Amino acid sequence: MGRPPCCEKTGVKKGPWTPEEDLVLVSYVQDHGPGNWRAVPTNTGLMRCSKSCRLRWTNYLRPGIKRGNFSDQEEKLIIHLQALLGNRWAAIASYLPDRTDNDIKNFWNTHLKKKLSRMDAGGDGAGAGGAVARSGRSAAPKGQWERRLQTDIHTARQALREALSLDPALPLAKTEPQPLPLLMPQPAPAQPSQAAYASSAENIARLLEGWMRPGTGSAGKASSGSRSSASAVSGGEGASASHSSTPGGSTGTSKAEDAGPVPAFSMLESWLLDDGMGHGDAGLMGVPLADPCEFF
DNA sequence: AAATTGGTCAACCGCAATAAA
DNA sequence: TTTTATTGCGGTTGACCAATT
Repeated sequence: MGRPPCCEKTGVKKGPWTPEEDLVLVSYVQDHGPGNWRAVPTNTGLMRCSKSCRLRWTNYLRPGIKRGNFSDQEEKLIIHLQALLGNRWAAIASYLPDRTDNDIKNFWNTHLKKKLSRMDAGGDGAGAGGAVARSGRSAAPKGQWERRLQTDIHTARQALREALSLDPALPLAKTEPQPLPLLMPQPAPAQPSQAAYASSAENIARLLEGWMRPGTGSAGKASSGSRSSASAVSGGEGASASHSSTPGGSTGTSKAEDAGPVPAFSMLESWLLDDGMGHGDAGLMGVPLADPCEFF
């Protein structure tokens, strides 16, 4: 049958958002909460498709978003999470509060990929790089599937172990597992260029601060609705958990919304740090791998 | 000073998953 | 159980800006 694209209707505007449109969207979300994006264009008069509205909100207007200037810790974390999870940006973003998956994806594509390939060229791409390179999908003969799985998991495990232990700034993991996001005091990002419009967005975000009831919730308010609650705003700390789904990955994972990023990562860490290494089977049980094939 | 090149990032597109009817 | 509607995700594109020639 084939469902028509959401934006097939005539008169749907595309391209960059104007500050006016942003304001309209923000004030609508302010009144109604995020979610039910379908209704946004009709109720606001915005000539944008619902998808575009949602994207604009989650990637740009949502309060608490940090932009640009990835710290070293963030960088390392992304590299290693990418080695572990593959290109599941939403899952990776769930470990980086205030970062959007789009932002991380862009950062990966523009900076890290090159950086890693440079490292690869200059020698053996230590750890993550290698894992990343290998994580490209290639049709491996069935017989090798298991072996490669174990190899890659081992590599990823080492990579993440390094990431967790290397960084002095990250007091984590060695002793007690903690949710990563809390471990990373984020330096305030200076906005070099692009600041002009970004700052206007920040202003918009500030407008929302009053709306973001501390503690309660936006989460609570957003909880109306079924899946919309997942994307519900969240602002502030909750923000990260909001736009991205579960760390389990975008697809394949049953919506384990109850298990937020934090527990998932704790599980990951305990798996990682578990000394029963090398006995893949047992270890694998706890691995948040939605689909082992993702490692190939 | 103008033209070209390369980098960055916001936004779009298509597909998949899931909920609702 | 099947169909339809909606949302979420990842890949990709294209516009903009800065650096270089």
